[in-house]
Amino acid sequence: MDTAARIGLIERIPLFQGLGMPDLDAVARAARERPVRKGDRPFRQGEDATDHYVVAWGRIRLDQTTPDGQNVLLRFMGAGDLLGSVAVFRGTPFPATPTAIEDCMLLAWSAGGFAELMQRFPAIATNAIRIVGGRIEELQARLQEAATQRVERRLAATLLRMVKQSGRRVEGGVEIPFAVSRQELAEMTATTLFTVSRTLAAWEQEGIVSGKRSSHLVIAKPHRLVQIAEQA
Amino acid sequence: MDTAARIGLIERIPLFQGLGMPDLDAVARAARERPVRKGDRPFRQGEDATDHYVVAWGRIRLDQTTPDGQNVLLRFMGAGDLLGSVAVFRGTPFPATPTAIEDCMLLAWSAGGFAELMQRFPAIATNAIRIVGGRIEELQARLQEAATQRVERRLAATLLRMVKQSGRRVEGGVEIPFAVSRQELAEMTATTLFTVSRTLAAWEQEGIVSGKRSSHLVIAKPHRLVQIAEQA
DNA sequence: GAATCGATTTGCGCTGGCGCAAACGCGGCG
DNA sequence: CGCCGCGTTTGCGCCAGCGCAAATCGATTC
Repeated sequence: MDTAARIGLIERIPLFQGLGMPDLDAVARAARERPVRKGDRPFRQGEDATDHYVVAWGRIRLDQTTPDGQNVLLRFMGAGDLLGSVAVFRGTPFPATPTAIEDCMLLAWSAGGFAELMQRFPAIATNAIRIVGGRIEELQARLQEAATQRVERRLAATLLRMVKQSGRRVEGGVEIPFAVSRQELAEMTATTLFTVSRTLAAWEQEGIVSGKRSSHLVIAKPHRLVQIAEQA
Repeated sequence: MDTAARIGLIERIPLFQGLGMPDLDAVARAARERPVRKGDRPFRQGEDATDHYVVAWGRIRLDQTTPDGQNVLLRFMGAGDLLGSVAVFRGTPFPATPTAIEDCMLLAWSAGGFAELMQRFPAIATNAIRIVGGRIEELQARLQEAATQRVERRLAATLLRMVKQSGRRVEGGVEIPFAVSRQELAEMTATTLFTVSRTLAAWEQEGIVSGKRSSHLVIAKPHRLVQIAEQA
């Protein structure tokens, strides 16, 4: 990937919004490329956080594992998403493990190099806060759901969130453009794969969603999901 | 409160860590004072976020309410804590409502004024990211707990978190230096006040905690709580 | 100190959804 | 084509913890 290509990627990344051309060039030159094969993990929960990453292309899932082996799927990430920065800023170990679910390209900046860039281009800092703030709101929403709502509503909310973040219009509805297993949905919804399976089966009956097995989920009636997610 | 007094407060606030004396002075001059009576709410969930706040002294609880009236107690805040900034940066409405549980003093900066300060003193931006990052990690931990652990462990974790954030050594253990009702603990732990009551009763039997009614909770055996919180 | 009011405790019944086991596809591979 | 393996579905039993009601308890007020 040459610098021009990098700039093409970087200028669309929210973190670098508002930077002018020469600035983007500087950012691009400071970046390191880090390809990640499907299934690989660029780093692991608990390791020292030395680099900031941004997903250039491909998809990644982000998991947090409890000491006793339980797993929480924090989020799926795609092009433009920020990875690991919070830990770098705080000087704490990575709190979660990213796994590539497709072949990916990450851009990486060393802690020091990135600090320099932020120094030069303050917009990066405010962008970072905005992005991180978005995560907070999402986490608060999920915590609220997990705390106060039953599984059906939570699952609806989870699907809607995925649609909002990565959904793609297709004939017959909106598609989640990558394979998601029941187990993964369970880990995102704070429930078990059994319950997810049962709930989705019921929704398929009603024609709300479709797409069996490892194919991509299609939400045929998003409005019904919204209804379920919001029902008192 | 004169400028000198403000500086005294401000220099101990994590958000302004690393600023020199003249910088602190500028920050202090830009601040507005906003006293809040016990029980009052400086703003409400859903309102437009126009100002950044920092708690100068006093304690505040931060709640998020669902459309259907359910409540999640996000956190207690004390001197030095940042309030509302995430929403200001993102240009979104406040996602939660703060309520003073003691008489409080807040310092406020308008969005514009604060942006200017950040421009002049980039350390503020990195501090903000660090702070907000800390919230993320706490929220992720709580989400994980709510998703994977049963009530007893969650409650133990909640108490330990409160101890870490505000605990005070006293004879016979560590004290949480403000009144917390069972209802509030329930809202922090994603359960009901009934279950909290039962669990705490059992712990009092074992001498792990003490302090009935509206008196302050004292954790006599924090190590036992840690044990419960970590038990597989 | 009697009355009041809110917080807490406790008993009891009930159920959402978890856990396990077994059956069941679907896709891949030899 | 038939076998294998994994993700999924489904049936069934069970219990943690919720919901409600009633009894208590403490603190506060007058």
